[in-house]
Amino acid sequence: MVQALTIHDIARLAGVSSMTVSRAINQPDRVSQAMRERVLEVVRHTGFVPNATAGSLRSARARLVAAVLPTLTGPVFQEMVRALNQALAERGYQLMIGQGGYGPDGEDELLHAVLRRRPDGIVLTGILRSPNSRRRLLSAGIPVVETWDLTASPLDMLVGFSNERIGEAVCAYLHRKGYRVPALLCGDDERAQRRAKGFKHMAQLLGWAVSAPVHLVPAPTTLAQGRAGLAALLDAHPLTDAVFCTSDMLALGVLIEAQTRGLAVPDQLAVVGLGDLDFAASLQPALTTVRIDGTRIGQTAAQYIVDRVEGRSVDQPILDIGFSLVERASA
Amino acid sequence: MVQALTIHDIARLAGVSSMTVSRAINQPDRVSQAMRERVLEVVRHTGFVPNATAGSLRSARARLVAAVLPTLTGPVFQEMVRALNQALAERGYQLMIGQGGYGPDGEDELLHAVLRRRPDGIVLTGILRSPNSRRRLLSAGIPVVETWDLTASPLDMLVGFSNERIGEAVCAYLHRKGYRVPALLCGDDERAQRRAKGFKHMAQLLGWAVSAPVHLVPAPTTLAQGRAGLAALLDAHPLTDAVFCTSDMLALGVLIEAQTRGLAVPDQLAVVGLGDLDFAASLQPALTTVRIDGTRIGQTAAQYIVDRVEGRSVDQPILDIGFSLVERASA
DNA sequence: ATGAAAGCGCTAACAC
DNA sequence: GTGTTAGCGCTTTCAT
Repeated sequence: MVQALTIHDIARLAGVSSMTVSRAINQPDRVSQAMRERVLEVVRHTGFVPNATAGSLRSARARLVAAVLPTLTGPVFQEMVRALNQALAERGYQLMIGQGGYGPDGEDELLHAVLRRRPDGIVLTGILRSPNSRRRLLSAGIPVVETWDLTASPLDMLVGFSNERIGEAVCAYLHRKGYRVPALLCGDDERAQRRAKGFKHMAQLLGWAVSAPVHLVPAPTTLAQGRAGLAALLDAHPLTDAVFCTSDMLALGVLIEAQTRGLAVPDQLAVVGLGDLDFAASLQPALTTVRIDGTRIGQTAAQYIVDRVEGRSVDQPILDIGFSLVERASA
Repeated sequence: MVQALTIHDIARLAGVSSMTVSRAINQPDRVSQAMRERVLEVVRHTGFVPNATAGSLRSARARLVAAVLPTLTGPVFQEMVRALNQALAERGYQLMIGQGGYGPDGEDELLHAVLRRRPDGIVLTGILRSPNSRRRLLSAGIPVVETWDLTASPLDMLVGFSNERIGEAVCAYLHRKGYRVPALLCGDDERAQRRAKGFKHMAQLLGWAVSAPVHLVPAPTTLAQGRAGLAALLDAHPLTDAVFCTSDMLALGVLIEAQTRGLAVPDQLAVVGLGDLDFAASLQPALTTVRIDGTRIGQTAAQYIVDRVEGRSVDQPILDIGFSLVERASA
């Protein structure tokens, strides 16, 4: 490249005005067929790529949606991100991922960096604790979708599920299966702890004798933490017969540690994970886990944002997509 | 928000010209201290976020670098992406991830979508086969870094390693350890197959009796494919005593399948992975694998691009960062 | 050290 | 259906 082509160059080469070039590219229906063909031929021949920066500035529409993920992106959100990306691409929008890496004041800085690009909407994933950030996001006046959680008072829209109810469901399941000395292996993020809370609540309702011990590990959770976590739990509570792990990676670690110790799963120890990552079904024993429909979250979030950007109203701005307990061999 | 604030609003509120506001924000040294404080106070108070779209358009510098990843992003590139993101953020650049999701003509469309935003540079990860895309990228005239591979004639700059040599090293290692009936479990992407080629080449040099069978599986590779792959290999070649898997996920599947079949690792079967993902060290037995320094790739790529964008020359535009064979218990 | 003028490349709004 | 004009919000450039 010597100097990037502009729409004016194309216009000159095609012998038309630059407005016609713009229309031929962006609103082909509003141009006669002959014109369209002539212009697009020049575009193809020159390899012209329109400058979206300029277009965005003028039209105040960036065709860009930002997703803000927790500092360390594990495999957990992958399904959602892929669906989000695809659904947006199909509608002519691009996804921009904001990922931290901004030092100690990360959250505010990250949001600032994202808002500078003037995205048409933002998808949040359990970040944004700081009231400062929330205020700033609100005053940006763009559609926001919060995900992976449920609250009565979202910033704007929400597509999620109840983490408490997940804990309750797993607890009831283990109780029904006859386990009686449960323990929890839990990431230290807010949502994971909400699951633990639900679990304990249900345990009380069911009249479980012991209060389940909770072993907290720093997120993002790893297999190694699962192994060490089970070891620690068994040290302190040797009679433990069931472990609910707030991620499949933790559960895999627990499975491996149990096997190393000669503990039979599920007979001597029940293991339940969360996420239903692609390896869960193929483990030995296959992992019983909680499935979250990340694809649906991503698609719905995309839909909500695009609808709002394009002036359609969103029927159900707070959507609980639930979850499902996938019963396999480990519990 | 009613209407987003502009630099002019801030200028009016601070009683200065908009140029002074711009300087106070972007080149604080070029403004007197009193001025700077006055302006930044207004900025803070109003929550003003500058419009990077406008700035990019005028200055022809987006402070944006794009990374183009294969359609399905596994955990493999995570380390690199994180390092890239962080290194860019520290230098005041933002990372934008391009991810496919654009239908059958994905590659060209993805590149087009990325180039429309006029990024200052592009980091490629083993995508971009189409000559069309390569031509278009070249004519965009921006710095490009290819990664995760080695070639004598890169598009522009390159930070990678030799996939052939990885195959050779693993083969030699297994030979030294006394294994004699090797097999390969290999993703169907180009780079994985390059590793297989290196492996077979070394096997020949070492005078290995059998030519190692290769079982190909579609990328991105999964644990389930590892299990099924080992089953298939053992069916066809019951005497197999060593498997080189071109990803740690495949290796994990092989480990699980071996254990299910009562095959002792490493005594009856050696297993080698690739990637050294965070779970590799904690498996039972711990996984022998090939480590690639994703952090270094990401940091170097960021450095190269920023250096070029800011007019500094890059000393060693083709950099082989090598790899290391991490010897653990599985082989 | 600060300000005024001009313009980046595109599209909204309006003419014809 | 096509063209003209103006301006999005910022920064470059030049003047003071």
